[in-house]
Amino acid sequence: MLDIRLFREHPEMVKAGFQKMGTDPGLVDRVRHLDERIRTLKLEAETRKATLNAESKAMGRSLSPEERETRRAALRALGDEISTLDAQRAELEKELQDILWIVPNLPDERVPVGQGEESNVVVRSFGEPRTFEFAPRPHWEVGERLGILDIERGIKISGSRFYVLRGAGAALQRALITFMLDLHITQHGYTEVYPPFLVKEQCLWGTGQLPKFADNQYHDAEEDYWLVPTAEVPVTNLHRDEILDATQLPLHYVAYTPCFRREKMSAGRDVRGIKRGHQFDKVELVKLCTPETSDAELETLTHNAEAVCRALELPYRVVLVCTGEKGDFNAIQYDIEVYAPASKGEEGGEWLEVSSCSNFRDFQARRANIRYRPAPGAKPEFVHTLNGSGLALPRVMIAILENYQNPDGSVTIPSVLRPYMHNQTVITA
RNA sequence: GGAGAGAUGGCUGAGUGGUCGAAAGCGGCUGCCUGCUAAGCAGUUGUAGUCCGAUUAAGGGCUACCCCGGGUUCGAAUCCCGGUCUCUCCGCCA
Repeated sequence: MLDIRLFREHPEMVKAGFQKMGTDPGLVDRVRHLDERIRTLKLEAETRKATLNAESKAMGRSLSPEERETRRAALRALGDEISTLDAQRAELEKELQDILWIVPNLPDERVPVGQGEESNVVVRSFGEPRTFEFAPRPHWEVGERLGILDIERGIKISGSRFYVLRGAGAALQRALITFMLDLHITQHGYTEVYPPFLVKEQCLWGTGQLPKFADNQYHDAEEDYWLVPTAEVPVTNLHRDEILDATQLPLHYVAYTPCFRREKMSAGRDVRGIKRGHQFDKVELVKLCTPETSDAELETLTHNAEAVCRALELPYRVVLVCTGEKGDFNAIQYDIEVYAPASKGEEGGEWLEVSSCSNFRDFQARRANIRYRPAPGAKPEFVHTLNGSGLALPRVMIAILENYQNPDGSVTIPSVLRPYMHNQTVITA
């Protein structure tokens, strides 16, 4: 959520930001008009309330009974007037709030402006896509041949976009999760968090999934629980409605959770293999910090996520995502993409997004009401929030199965994972 | 699932229709005292919005907030209705 004061004081700046994000700049004028009307109505009501309160108080003292009766009628009329004004205001406030909930964040100046992928900027890369002396197989073939990935049975028991890992496949994923957690905890100084996977609706408003992306969320109507679409939701909301002490910041959290997404928007896309499922695992990095440090925190967060790719020796690149492709609510977003040489089957390889590292500045903090006190006694300010995957499991699995495959169909286990897999070095059928 | 209790300021805890934004204590802050610390004494101490003030001061006025949302009333922390959450006991259960 943007500060309403930005609309009042810097409308042109907000319009320019909306323009870049493909949002109707006319909304700015609409917001300003609503805001002004609301303020006027509020002032009018408050003036009347002041009178009503004073008169009511006087009534408690003066005891002349018949005068009471006449005054009562007058005050009742005044009360009705106030109710009318308040009702009008409530209606406009709702309209205003509905707009503020969905309006995008203002993009950082560094974010390239553009519609699609071609406007993204590769800021750095690591490793070279491997050259194969044989035709690399896509991961679903590699996995099925080794008996570690069972897509057919996933579909049987749960439907499309579900799969089963077995044996070394399940072990490999578990090893990755533990390895990533250990790396971020011991090397990068994050605190491990194990949050609930079911949350209240309010949490999804706090981080921005609601109301705009309600379509993508799983929801248990009976108990009114929502399945987390990412650990970002429960972990960022840990400090909802809190005022943190400046000395507590920055907070660096790492959490492993499954993620649940309905993927209605991408119906029919990426249905092959395990690239996009309704349920997937993820290790997520979340930071809360002061405004002064959030830019630097994004850089380290991104590097921390990249460190996983480096350790696994997977070729990757870091992309500064353009206005048209980035999330609406962050100010700036880096994607980390690993190369999967056979992920598109006959068509060859592709860069797979394994992490989006974003700085939301105070946008989520304002929604979730997460503040901090810059100094003892000072007024609370909103914190800045950041997050990024470190990393998403299925796509890392894809990259490993495809990059580490051998001509005989076996898959070499990346050396950093071997201690987590009883020193196994290769997965064979 | 059954039965009951409760939700008040940073904390503990009074308050059952008017002068209650809210007693008291604790904590915090300021001053005095003290070689320092503690103790003691005095004062002070919620948040947000808005208006006045010199456009971002001191200061002052007003409005809202005693879990949330409605209602009754001239007037609600207090009465009524709905909801949420917490706790206790019983049952069931990984």
